[in-house]
Amino acid sequence: MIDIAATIKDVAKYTGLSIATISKYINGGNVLEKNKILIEEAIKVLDFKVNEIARGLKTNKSMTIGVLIPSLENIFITSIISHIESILIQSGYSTIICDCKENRKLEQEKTEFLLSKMVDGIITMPYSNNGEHIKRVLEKNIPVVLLDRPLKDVNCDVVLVDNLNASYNAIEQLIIRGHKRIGIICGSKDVYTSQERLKGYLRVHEDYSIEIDPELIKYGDYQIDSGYRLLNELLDMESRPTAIYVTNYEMTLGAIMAINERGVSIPDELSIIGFDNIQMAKIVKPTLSIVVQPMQQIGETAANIMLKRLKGDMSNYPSMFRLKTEVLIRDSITSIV
Amino acid sequence: MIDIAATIKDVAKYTGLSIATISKYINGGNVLEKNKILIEEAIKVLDFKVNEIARGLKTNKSMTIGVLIPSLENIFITSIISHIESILIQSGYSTIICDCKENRKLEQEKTEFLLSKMVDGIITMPYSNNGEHIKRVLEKNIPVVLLDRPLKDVNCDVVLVDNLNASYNAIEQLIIRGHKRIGIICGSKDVYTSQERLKGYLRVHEDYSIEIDPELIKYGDYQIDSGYRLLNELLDMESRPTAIYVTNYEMTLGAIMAINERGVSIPDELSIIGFDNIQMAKIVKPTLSIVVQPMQQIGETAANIMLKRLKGDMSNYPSMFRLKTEVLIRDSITSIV
DNA sequence: CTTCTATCGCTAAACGTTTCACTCTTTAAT
DNA sequence: ATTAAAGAGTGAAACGTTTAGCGATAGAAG
Repeated sequence: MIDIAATIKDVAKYTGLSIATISKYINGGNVLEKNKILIEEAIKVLDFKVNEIARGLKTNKSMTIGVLIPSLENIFITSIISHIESILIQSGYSTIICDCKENRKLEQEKTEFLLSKMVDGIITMPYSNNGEHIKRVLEKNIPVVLLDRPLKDVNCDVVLVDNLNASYNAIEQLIIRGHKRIGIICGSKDVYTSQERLKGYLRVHEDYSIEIDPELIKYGDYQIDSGYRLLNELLDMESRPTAIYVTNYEMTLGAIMAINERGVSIPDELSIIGFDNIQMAKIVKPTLSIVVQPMQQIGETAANIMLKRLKGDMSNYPSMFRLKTEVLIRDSITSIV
Repeated sequence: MIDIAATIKDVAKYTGLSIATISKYINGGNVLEKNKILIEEAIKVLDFKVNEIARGLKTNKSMTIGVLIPSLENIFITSIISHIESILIQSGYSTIICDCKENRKLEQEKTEFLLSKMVDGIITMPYSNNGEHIKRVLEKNIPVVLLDRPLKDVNCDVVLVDNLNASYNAIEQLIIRGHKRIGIICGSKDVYTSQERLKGYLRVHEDYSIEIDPELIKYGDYQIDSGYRLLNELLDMESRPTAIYVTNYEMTLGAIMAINERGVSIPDELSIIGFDNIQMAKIVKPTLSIVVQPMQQIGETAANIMLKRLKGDMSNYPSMFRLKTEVLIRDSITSIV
């Protein structure tokens, strides 16, 4: 019906009031009751909507948060994003999502892109270990929230899970069932979450005074193939582990693939604990025991701390939220004699 | 180093040229070689970046595309989005992603939200069958590209796959292997892709003059549970099907869960063809035959037609791109005697 | 009847661009 | 030599808001 969007000017004209008064009303200022009614009528009739761009120019806010992640084809990440978006939109913020496709150069470029889009803040799951691109953002006084892992020398809010105790608790479940030779398929040595997950493995062994065979510790790269390959390596050992712990979702997929191919009987021949993704765990037979990360809580926490910073509340800066994981015990592990 | 962002004014001051000249240079106009060098120097020294918001106010463009989808926790969708984003960013567009969480009211609200954010276009995989929210967008002359399914009474570009022939080809593979009683697990009757996939099933039966037992056609809702439940229903029939075709990813998951639980031997007791998600198909033992949709092509096609419309090129409007699927035959189907 | 204090509304400047219309050079064509 | 055309630069208005700062009105207090 209306060709060109109505502006605040049109509302002013319609009501006979000045632009400033309309603006005041829009932004919650006091106007006379009769004018209020008049303005509301005008807004309805003219289908007036605030032009967020013009407002942004004036207020120096874009009401936009950049979300920079290593991959969009990863349910752990997209689930978190979904929850972030739910919270932010309630406060009128939109989220610009940038996927750096696990590429440092792209990560750098997309950071610049987000800056050029004048985002009010950035929530990112860093890919690079080097936080230079983030430092540039912080220098401009744009708040940043880090997801999943901290960054050396970068001082800002972080939301992550207690990876160390996640592993500790998972492995503990195996130990109390009598397992002594437990294999672990880690991610790359230089990835934070991978290091933490290994630490938990080491610590629980120590606490139960179980000797560690370094041969049982395998390093992959968080990709399907390495899960597949390393599970095979572990099973090809002369002295096989009786249980294996796989430390992320993709490698868990690969490990299951290998197990299926070899026809290994779970849990009789081998106990196994995987990571993340509940759907997966349910369809595998027997049902898979897994470490579950609280995606919703991660997303909501990150969004809320960002909103707090955007309001200028810098209390407890920088904060680190270390959320708890859950170990779901199902049929894929058993006690050994 | 620099506190407050440099503006075009600062560049003008630094170079002694006028604002208009700087603007001209930025936008690719001709300036004298010596001025060009001078401006470039100024831009570098002052770390000047165009303020996209101010530019947007003037040009009436936000250089932002809204992407509205039913769920972010769905790899089929996020994979498409990832490819859309890759293309759009190359032309300077950012993508605002809104997830309506399979909720009509939210879909409506988020459409309004995107409009209020002044997006230059919207790419959406509609959830509601009713296209009213989209009509409102088109009325404002904002281009829309529909993903995955058309909308009745909505006249705009659409990118989808040839669901009908996807099913046709999949079922044909079963028929030429001698199957005559083939079960199909469909989505809801009122969902476009579901209808098309069923049509392919019906047509290939007709072409091969195979009678259709209506009992073999089961309607679910594209969720895991219905795949699980309906597969059980099919196997509980007195006269079981010898093959089953499951028409989306989630229901395929559910179906596999049921098969594992019942200990049905694949493909000896039952041949099965699933849908989408290559990863899944590889880890299931035996490897699963699936219909694969070309996610990358879908995303790229959608992004490119959007860019074309944004440039004002309305040739062949509205266009419908019906992309081809692939049937991957693996170990989960066999010939029957 | 002043004076004070709220309350409400208005004028005008500002945000950082783009772009129109114009001037002034320079080069090319006759 | 004259004219035309093209090239380069400029001033100023405009995009749609927000927001100081000021003025007007009116009721309360003295």
